[in-house]
Amino acid sequence: MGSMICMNEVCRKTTSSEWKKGWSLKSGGFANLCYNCGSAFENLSFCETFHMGDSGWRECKMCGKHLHCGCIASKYLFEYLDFGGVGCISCARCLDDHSMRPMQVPADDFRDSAFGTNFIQPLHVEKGVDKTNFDKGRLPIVNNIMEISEPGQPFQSQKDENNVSLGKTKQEKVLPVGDVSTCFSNLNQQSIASLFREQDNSKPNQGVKEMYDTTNQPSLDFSLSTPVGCSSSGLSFPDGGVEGREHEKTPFQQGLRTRHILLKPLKPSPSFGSDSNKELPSQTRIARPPAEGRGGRNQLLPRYWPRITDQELCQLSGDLNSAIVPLFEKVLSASDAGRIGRLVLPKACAEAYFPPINQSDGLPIRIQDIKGKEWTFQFRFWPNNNSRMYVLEGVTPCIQNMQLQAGDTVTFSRIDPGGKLVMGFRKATNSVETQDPQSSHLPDGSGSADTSFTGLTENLNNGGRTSADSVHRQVPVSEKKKTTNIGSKNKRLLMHADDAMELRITWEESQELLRPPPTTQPTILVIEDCEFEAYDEPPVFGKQTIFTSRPSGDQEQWAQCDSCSKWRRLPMHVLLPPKWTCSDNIWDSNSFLYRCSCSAPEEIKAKELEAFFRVSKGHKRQKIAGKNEDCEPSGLNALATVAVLGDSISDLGEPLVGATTKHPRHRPGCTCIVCIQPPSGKGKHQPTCKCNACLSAERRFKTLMLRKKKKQSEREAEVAQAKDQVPPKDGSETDGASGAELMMQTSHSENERNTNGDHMEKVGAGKGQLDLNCHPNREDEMLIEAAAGISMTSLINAADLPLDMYQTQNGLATLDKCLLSLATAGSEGQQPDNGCVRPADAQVQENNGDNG
DNA sequence: CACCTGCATGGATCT
DNA sequence: GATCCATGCAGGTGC
Repeated sequence: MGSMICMNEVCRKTTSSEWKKGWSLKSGGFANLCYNCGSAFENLSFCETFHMGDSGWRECKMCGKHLHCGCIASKYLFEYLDFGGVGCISCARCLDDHSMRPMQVPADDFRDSAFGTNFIQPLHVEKGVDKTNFDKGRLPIVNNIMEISEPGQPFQSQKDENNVSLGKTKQEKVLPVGDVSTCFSNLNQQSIASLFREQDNSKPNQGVKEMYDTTNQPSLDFSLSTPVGCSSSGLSFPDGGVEGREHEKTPFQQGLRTRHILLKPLKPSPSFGSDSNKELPSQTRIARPPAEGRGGRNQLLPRYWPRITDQELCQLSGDLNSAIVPLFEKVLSASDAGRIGRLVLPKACAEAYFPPINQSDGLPIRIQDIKGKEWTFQFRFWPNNNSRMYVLEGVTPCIQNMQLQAGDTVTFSRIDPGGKLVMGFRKATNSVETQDPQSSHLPDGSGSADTSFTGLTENLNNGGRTSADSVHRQVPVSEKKKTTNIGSKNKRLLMHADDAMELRITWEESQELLRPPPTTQPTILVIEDCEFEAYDEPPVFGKQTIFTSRPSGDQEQWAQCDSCSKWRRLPMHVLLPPKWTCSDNIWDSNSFLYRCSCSAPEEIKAKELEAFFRVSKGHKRQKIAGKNEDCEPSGLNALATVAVLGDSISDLGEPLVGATTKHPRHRPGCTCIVCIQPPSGKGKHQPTCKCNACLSAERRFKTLMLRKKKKQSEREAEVAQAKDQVPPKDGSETDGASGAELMMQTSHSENERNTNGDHMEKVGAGKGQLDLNCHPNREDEMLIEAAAGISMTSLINAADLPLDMYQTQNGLATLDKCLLSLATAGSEGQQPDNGCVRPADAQVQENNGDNG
């Protein structure tokens, strides 16, 4: 750059490192701008516009140079200019900044800005800018956008409106910030981060705030109506200082503003062409009756800021010479994507970008999708709380055609010229998408960005037409998924059923990580000879470990070092904190192998590890596939199964996985409330203790016993009936179970379904889940029912086998004991001494065996 | 009985 | 506190 000097006569800084590329209003092109005041340096090198060169790279229309603007993150960010060509998005948009920027801003506004330390010059371009000072080519467009009915006063209408509205409410402020998210979606994280760093680390949103603050200026009247696509016009202000202000504010604004969103309702202009007039009513939005909205408040919430990339724009327009004006976007709710076919439009967006309607019936609106297909929707509203609720009706075919579902995003844009509304979409990057605007539309781009469109650039550069097909290629066509809500509190947290299942599994897995709170001593309860530890504080998460079982029967626990990723053997009883490294391996510190150090070799072979993981993965997959039918019991179900099956449970699990020391009958990974407890200490409650824990345990135990007794007697009666092949008698016991059903009722669960039909549905929903908040009185029912349902398959199979063979196959060493105990305890309604509960099928088997 | 329509409700969010 | 908006629901309509 050498010895250039700032053109701002007040600044006159010379160039050193304090310059940047940007749009120079004075020169009408890209320029080297003073970082001090933002004015252009003399000796400018102009590159007015860029177009797609033969090489696929952007070339300056004038000089043929490849576009490589010096501004941040501009290299790959271009936008199509209204008159054709491509402009640096980061630089060209500052033209909009110029037009949007208030002409008079206190210097205080920028004191915190990284570039505002020297900003001292209030500029004095009043809102009543003489239109003759504007570029001739631009003025007609401005006039079009402004009040047509007042051709002699192109800014009057808008000004009046703003004046009125500003007097009414601050909400009338029109915020040209919709571009932020748009731009940010184009930026990589690093660029964004750097931008914010440059601006103000302590106030990452300062720029936004400034924009909010500064946009409440009368001088915005004109600028806000600046039509899109005019950014590259040769707009020049008489005062060269204007541009200085523009670029001086922050690089954030300079680089990130965009013209993409119009936050002011635009009048349909002649420039939109006849098509526009056909589709849109001739009424001017500006002239919309106040009763339609709230005094013209059209400020869009960030969640509706369009985040359309230039690639999308290209895709939507399909024509480099047509400008796409992203209007807004919306994440589809379940209602929107549902069969009802009503897409709720954000009020501000509807009033800003859709034709005004005064009748509730609304108007038919034709919207083109990205495939070029035209859809007709009914744009209407409902009165709602002294306001309106705008909807697009009849969107179901379109939604289905686009294969959209709740969580996906639809974008509304307008093609200029023509004014045709275009409806694009963006599939959710993952299946879970909340409507939390803060998360999905973070200005730092951390939200779900337009990843569905990644790769479109490649198509562009390859000369390929980026069509909807390309979108679909990148977004696997997902099957119609039923959306479910997680949590009863927030129904807006939508997720698909599959994801809910995944979450459930993840939840189960998370149970494995639960550790008792380290700071509190548990209260020991003894239920059926099993010790339970009750904690007053919630559990904490610990590090996940895997359990293995050697052929010799030895069980081992393994944990992976967070530092070296090597697996270390641990004692079975060890519970690790969330972070664990070899150095924490105090149990192996005395070993000559020094496995308390990351330098020590791994003790377990990779193949063994793979085997362990395969088993684990397969187990997980099985759980997902089997869902609630044939899956292994977990959580309270596991506890129930254990209670019913006793030792046999260990034989139903994977052979490689041994038992934990936390609970002798449970497998590693068991997430039941018993297994997440550490080896218990001592200290039982007094028999007379009436604390909540004891009362709960007592109540649980009583209910358990009552139900056992009842079911046992029912089972015996039914088995007797089945044996005699007598149709079931009417009565409440069988609750209308058919004879065929009774023949099949060799399982406890089936019987349970009949006796507790309606209840089973509810329980089924919670099967496999550990709900620590469930009602105790319901919990014990779930225990029985869940256990019966889960073990049904295996037990039905077992029922076909002779008892001794069943025992042999399953290694039920204690079954004899169980049966023996139940033989006596069952008649007395007592719990067997050994805590082993006879499974229903075992009894059936017993009977069958007797019959045999 | 299923579906549609219009409105009401209440949680979420904004001012 | 105001407002938005997702969604539920009652009443209407048609099969």
